[in-house]
Amino acid sequence: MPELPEVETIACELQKKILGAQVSKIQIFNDSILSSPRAIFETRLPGKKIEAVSRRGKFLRLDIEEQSTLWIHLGMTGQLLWKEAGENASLHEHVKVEFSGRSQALVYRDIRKFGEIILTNGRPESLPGGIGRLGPEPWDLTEMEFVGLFKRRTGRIKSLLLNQRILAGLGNIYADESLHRAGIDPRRRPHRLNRPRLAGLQQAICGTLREAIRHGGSSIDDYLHTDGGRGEFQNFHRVYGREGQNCLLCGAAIRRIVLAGRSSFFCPKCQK
DNA sequence: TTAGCCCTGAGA
DNA sequence: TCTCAGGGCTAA
Repeated sequence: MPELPEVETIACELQKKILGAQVSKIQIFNDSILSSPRAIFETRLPGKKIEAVSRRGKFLRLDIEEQSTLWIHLGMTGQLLWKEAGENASLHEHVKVEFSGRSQALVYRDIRKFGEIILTNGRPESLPGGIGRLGPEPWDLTEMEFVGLFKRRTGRIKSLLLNQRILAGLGNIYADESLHRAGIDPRRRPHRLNRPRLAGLQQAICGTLREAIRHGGSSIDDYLHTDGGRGEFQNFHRVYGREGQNCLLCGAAIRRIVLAGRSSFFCPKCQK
């Protein structure tokens, strides 16, 4: 499931491949993942160059010539893959973008169709809420700002970390991994945590995300690099998906509970 | 704050 | 055949 490190990895790969490339053709096989009518994509993209590739939270951002921006959210199972342009679309492939002078096309594939492809016109007020209301990236905050973001919140820390309006980029895996590294129980309420512990959480989040990016993200079920390769960070997970196994720090059995409708994995001994 | 919805495949 | 996984949103 693509969270910040997975999207960052894809953005880096795409930067090498399509920066400056000109879209020659877009084929849409399934409208349901588009934010606006397909005709808008079909008329506004062909002939335009990709001017920048970046990431914001879990969104991939492609800046297109003449002030359009294409935002891609991979949802749970979204993939961006390179395929030969002439190849027929196979199951779950919803969009194919071809580029001038390139034999390979960029294909958006998404089994569960939780992802979304959004085209905006570059004006900030045109951003849909999901993007416009994103919170800051974890490393763009000073320690004081990070602490200020959480110190008055009374909800459970795990649920708050998943809220993209507070902090952008964390999903279920990296929220659990960061809380373990910070030694904080996912059920804790941040207004009862002192400043050093909250500051430690920011360090843990940034450290976890950077380490995951170095390993090309986590491939659990469906996440793949654009060349089809897998990320490696799943081999370094300390708690996620490890219910009943020993904590790598203290040996206690990892527990699984449900918070905000999501599985939460934690070590009952290391995380207080 | 929680349950439900969207969706599909995997596993029981 | 049923249940579960979950990102982001909505409704109660």
